[in-house]
Amino acid sequence: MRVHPRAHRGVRALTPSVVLGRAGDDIVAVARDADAIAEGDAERIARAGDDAALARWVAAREEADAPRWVWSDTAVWYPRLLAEGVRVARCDDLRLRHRILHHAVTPDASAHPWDAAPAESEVATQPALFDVEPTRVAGESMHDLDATVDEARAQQGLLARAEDPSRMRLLLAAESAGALVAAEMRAAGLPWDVRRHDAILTEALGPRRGGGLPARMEETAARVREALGDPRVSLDSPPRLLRALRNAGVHVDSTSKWELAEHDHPVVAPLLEYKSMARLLTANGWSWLDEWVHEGRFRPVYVPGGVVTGRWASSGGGALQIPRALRGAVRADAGWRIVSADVAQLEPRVLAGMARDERMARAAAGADLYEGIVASGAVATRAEAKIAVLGAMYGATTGDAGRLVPRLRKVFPAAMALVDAAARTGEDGGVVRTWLGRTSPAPDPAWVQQQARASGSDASAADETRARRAARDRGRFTRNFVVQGTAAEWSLAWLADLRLRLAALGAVGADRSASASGPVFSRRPHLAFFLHDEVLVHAPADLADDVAAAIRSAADAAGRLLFGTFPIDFPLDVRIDESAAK
DNA sequence: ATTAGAAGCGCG
DNA sequence: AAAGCGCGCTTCTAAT
Repeated sequence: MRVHPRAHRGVRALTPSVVLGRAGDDIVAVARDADAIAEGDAERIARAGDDAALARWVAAREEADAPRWVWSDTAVWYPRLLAEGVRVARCDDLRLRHRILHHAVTPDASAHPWDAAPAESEVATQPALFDVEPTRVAGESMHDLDATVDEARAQQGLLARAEDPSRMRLLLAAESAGALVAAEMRAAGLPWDVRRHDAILTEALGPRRGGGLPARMEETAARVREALGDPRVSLDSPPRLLRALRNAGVHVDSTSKWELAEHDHPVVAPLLEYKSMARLLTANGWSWLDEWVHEGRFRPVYVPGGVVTGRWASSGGGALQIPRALRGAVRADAGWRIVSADVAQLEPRVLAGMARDERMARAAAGADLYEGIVASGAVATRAEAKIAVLGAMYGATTGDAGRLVPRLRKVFPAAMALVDAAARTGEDGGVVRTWLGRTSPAPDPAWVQQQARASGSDASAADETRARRAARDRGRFTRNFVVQGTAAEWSLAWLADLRLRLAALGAVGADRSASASGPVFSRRPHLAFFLHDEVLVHAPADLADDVAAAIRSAADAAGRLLFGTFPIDFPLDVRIDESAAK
């Protein structure tokens, strides 16, 4: 038994559950203990649509015994509570749990109503959902109490059939906690300084002008056209730009920046500059600012579990792709601080933990795993170590990485055996699992058919080549899946633990209800941003040190939760500042 | 006229 | 250098 047992021992037995659901025009609740779901005693809470009444009832119950709230979809239920100033400690998000459980226990399962796409519903269908008027929108019945109770019961059965139910329980709890965090972060928002963003844009692109491009960008475009000897060519159309480049004697096969950078021609420098400006303007320019930042807050839609590996995705606002240059626009409110933290080399550390690779864990025992690998003698430089490690986890076969990975195989055989085995399983059409049991998707039927055709007696050489390439592609995916997915689990555990620690720090100071962070978070430290291996917490200045300590404690707890006493460090770079700029 | 896909680039 | 994984978004282009 490798999973540290303390994390959940006793908790579920002691924490009561309350199932929320809709019944006709009402929102109703039914109590549920750990092993049985009470029937026939549903309590009416509020008319559907009466969020204030719903929130009052939930708040009272939360105050009384802080039950685990069991509901269909956090993205549908929780924003309404947060808007009314009510936060909950724990929930079971049945939609997210369903996806994990079904794929884990019956990987080939066909579509099921609970496999519904993640709730864009938060914005799109939510008003309809709790309207008093009955709606006939497909899939909404999943929010009914009956359906919710049925699903909760079915999930108990699936959980019992999981390969390792205790680990699976941890994963499900972490996934649900992540859903709470996502809703809370959207409610609170990321403090964003519009004037600073504007200054960054003006600095990079030149002053904004009424009709056309910003001034400096226009000048740069003119220099590009000058160097191309083509005064009218569109720089934003790759095919036309490619033709112009070739006419000017730059023999490239694409207009991508890495290919351009290989050529020594007067057009290269201004063109690369133009591309970077164009990117900034179109992706995060003034119109992005107008659309996504209101009252000093950036509120992206996070999509927990949106990536097959368990990473979060985002929808709208490009939350997960904010360029580094703009991080200076993340700005704490007056009297507050941004506490930022990121994990150094999370994925290889997680790999060392999964594989119980003690030599790799030793190499990871400083702040910099790559230097540790150099010290192990596997490679000569830090740069080589990085290339080798990334190559090992991504399945590189050529170039420097292809050359360096075999050296890692000699020095860290256990870690390499784990990813190599995952790759073989994928190539053979199998599914792989993360440390806590998230299962990779089964190969799609076309892939299976392609492999079968290639091994038939009438297969052509081309069939075989194509099939082999597809098999290797899938092997690289499953190789990376176990590592990326387990890293996502570590991060979820970190977030979940941190969230509760921050709540325990409590509200501070005078009433700051004027804050744009909303009724729940205007007076207390709160998670404001999360990106795979990095968090930003917005905290009152006098709590910033406590928050930094909480972030570190939560990382330690996450490491123990996944890997128990195995000696693998997860060192953090923690900063307390008025902005998130590095 | 709308839409699906590719190119390109930002993030981890 | 951009090789090897996972994403989202904008723009342009080709297909419907």
